[in-house]
Amino acid sequence: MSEKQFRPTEAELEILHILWEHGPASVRAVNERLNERREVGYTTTLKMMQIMLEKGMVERNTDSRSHIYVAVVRESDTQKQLLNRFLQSTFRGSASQLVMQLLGNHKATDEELAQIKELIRKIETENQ
Amino acid sequence: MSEKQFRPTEAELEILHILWEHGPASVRAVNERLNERREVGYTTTLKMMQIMLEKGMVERNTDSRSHIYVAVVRESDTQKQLLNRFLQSTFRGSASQLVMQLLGNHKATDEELAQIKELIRKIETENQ
DNA sequence: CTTAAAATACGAAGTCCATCGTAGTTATGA
DNA sequence: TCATAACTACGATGGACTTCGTATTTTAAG
Repeated sequence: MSEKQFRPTEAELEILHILWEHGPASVRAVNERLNERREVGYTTTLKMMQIMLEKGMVERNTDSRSHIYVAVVRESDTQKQLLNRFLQSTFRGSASQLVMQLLGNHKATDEELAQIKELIRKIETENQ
Repeated sequence: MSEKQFRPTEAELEILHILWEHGPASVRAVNERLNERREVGYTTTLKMMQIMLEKGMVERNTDSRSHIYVAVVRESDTQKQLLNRFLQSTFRGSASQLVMQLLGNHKATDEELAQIKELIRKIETENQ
């Protein structure tokens, strides 16, 4: 299980990122975080989170007057889901082409490069 | 110049991939290619390509009755554009996290891994 | 020349997304 | 207690995307 087809939109992703990072939060709290990045009306955020509730991406606790929302989907699962799709549609499934494009454009710091090298080393030894 | 903000949709990308791979082509030809993957009506493909023309993603030669379309945007530019956005929205800009997710899920063949290693080596020597 | 096939042009519908306004409800503090 | 602030519910709108049907034009064959 857990192989559901969650496909959060960009606006939904923004909210999920906040919930993933800060844990359960009220609409007010999420809206304030959002507004650090861009202007969004309170009821817009509210509506978004209600829709996400319908879609099953989040759950909420309604004990107190201001409901507390929590992410149901996991960050890594969501990223995996979206990445697979992106890989297909934009790079026709070629992972190396994607990485080339990514690394070829100075998108990674030295530290990140080191991390990636380490990961490749692990995969290779693992494959022996 | 050439730093325009092209953001092809998934359907548009499918068509671009065909044009990139096979070069200039008629609507009929593109539609046939598309139908190898999924069922699409001819006029749907036609309309899509006309919209892409408006958006400036493609140009066409109308000398002959069946117009010949050609991609204007470059594959690598488009991929770069989409990748940057995807990296931001899904991985909050962390390139290494993206690569981890990608490689951590057996999405790369041994050959691809080798290519990536080689690329990293080049970047590193380049940075000396 | 006439007709049928093939192509283009274009409007329109349906869906999804993001946004917001308004109405109604609940708590609180003066 | 009662006015006000804070919150939820929900409808509606506008735009982008995708799809397709219909009308029109062009070509080619007989």
